[in-house]
Amino acid sequence: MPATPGQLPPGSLERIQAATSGFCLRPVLEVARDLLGRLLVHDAPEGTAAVRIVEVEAYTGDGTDPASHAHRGQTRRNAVMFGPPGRLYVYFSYGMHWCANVVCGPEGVADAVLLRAGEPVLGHELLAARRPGASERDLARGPARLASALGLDRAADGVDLETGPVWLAQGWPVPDSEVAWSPRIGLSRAAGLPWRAYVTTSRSVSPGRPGVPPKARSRPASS
DNA sequence: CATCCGATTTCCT
DNA sequence: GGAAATCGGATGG
Repeated sequence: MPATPGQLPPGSLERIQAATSGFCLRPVLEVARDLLGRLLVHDAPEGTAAVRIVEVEAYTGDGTDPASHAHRGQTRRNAVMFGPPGRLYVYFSYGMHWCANVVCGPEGVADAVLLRAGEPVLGHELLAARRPGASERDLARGPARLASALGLDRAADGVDLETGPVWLAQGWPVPDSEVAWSPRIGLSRAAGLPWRAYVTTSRSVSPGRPGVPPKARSRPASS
């Protein structure tokens, strides 16, 4: 896998104008699908690092998704979800982890896509420094690991992906033949909906939580 | 691979 | 006041 800008495919580091290009203003499952293969980049004071997104989960804010943070209305934590699309929603979880979402619904509609795993493609040393002891494969394998490796925390909550220091880049495509859908991970409610999309050929997809049978994988939404 | 448990915010009762 | 949380690291088999 490429490790410097020069080795990345041409144009892959071009910033996506997430909101004004319409990238986010579509059904959340489509946005989730199209985030696979994209790069999440963070221009931090220490340097620039990026991962290629290989696993995501969709959460709808239309009131029908009890697993969404927005399901019980707007709170201080989830306020960014209710704002304009194309922003990063970062929340604190389990007393020690941060997780990042892309807000993709129009203002007032709290659709979001949780970024669950990525492959390091740029700033490897920086990513590794933020995740001491982790193997290359584990640097961003899991939502909190991804956020940690990229240095995303409360300060990144609400960042505008079109203008801010955290942004999406074009990356390179994932063919449909390498995309699978499964139930979302770690949920107690709406646990069956197959709204987790991942790249079947990536070794950096998260293992999921214990007790979640890995069998339900690779079955599409319909049947 | 399975289980265990940390350590804290958020939101509900 | 307390349960649940979009989890991860450590440990033991």
